[in-house]
Amino acid sequence: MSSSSGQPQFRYTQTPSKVLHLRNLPWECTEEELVELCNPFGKIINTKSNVGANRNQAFVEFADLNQAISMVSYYASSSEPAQVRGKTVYIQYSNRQEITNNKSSGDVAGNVLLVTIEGVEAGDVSIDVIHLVFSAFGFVHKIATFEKAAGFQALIQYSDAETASNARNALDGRSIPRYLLPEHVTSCHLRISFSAHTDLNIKFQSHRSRDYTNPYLPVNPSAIEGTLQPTLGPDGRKKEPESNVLLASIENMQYAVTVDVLHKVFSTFGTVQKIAIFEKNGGMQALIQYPDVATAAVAKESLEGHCIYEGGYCKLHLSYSRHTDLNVKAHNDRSRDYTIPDTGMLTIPQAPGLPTAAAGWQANPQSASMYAGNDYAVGAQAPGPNRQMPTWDPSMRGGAYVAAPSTYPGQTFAPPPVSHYPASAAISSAPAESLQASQPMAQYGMLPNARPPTSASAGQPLYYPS
DNA sequence: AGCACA
Repeated sequence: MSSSSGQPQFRYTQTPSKVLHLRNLPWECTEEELVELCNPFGKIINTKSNVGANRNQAFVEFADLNQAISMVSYYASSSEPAQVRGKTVYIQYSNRQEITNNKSSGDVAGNVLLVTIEGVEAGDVSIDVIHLVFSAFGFVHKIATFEKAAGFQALIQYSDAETASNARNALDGRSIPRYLLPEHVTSCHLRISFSAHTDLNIKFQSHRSRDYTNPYLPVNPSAIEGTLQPTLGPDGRKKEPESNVLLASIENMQYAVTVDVLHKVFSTFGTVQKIAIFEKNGGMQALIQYPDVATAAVAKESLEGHCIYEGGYCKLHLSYSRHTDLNVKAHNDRSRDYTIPDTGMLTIPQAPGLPTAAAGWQANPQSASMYAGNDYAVGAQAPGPNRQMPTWDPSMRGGAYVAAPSTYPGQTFAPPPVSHYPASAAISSAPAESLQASQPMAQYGMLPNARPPTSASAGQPLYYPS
């Protein structure tokens, strides 16, 4: 289908299209009002409303081009302008030939809604209010709320997509009733799409998340106080619950950090199941999923504050995510699912049967070393001078990492030559000398044996986190 | 009041 001829129109009249662009619509103009306005001129086969930053534009697609022409012509010569609720509406041909609905992402109906609540702080709308509003359409199974750049958001889980669709159709673009909100809240518009989730993983009852199907779920004391995704301060100690999924914020990103680079870095501590990269507040963050909490804990302790590339570049800040099982595309530039067979080179033996979420919350140190061993057996077999297969003993992280993290040389990696992409970057297990190593795969292992600081500064200075 | 979606 030819949809967009992206060329600008050097004409006095636009090219006719059976799609009309309507602007200056009243706020929250409904599809019904659009139909009411346009129906006299022909059959409407599609609409798209609440378009634009102000949500006051819309597109209407007629079945036939002549119907669109008749509407434009009519109002071009009419003494009465087109109006919706008394507001003059400006109509012209769209520069596209058909309405493209975004059926690929947030419009594929599912049983979980992603709700963005605009214009409010997280504290303004309680989870009970959200529950009340969305319960009008059916039993709400679970709610998870969180804050991100888009604003205050909530995931609402219903039992089925039909119920979710009903709620979405009724509430998208509308507002939570004023009397349910604090006085100072002036506007509170809901923007609703479908989430790709089907079953939320609620770990605790808290002011941020609820599982209404499981009243015996424990109340999480630490979740009641806290902010969700902590940006770790210098002394950063948050009482966040442990998780098998790490949230990595990457600071000072002078070099591109790819999924592959992250996989190499984090695979040092065990099998990496999934990775997702995303933007947050202009910075880059990533979620790294391990099979269990113990492995994640080792990785977190080991890597926190350290840099992927030497010179203070791509400094990692790690915290525990609230996720336990990431929902990611199997293979693209932003995410990877290594548990899917035939993806990449890793064959993950435990993938099919392992209940990751459940296992994730039963820290099992032995499983950590078991998976780590598997991972190394598969992924780090390249022979090399320093090939010591680390057998992870969780007890050793106390001595090796916590006591002297800044002297741990293995955690600073060589920056890639400017002409090379970091995918081929050396991830050095030894400091300066081996930065130019010609066999990147041989550097897979970041050896847990901390060297004395003196030997670490042979050639280039290592970056020591403050 | 001036063109979405990925």
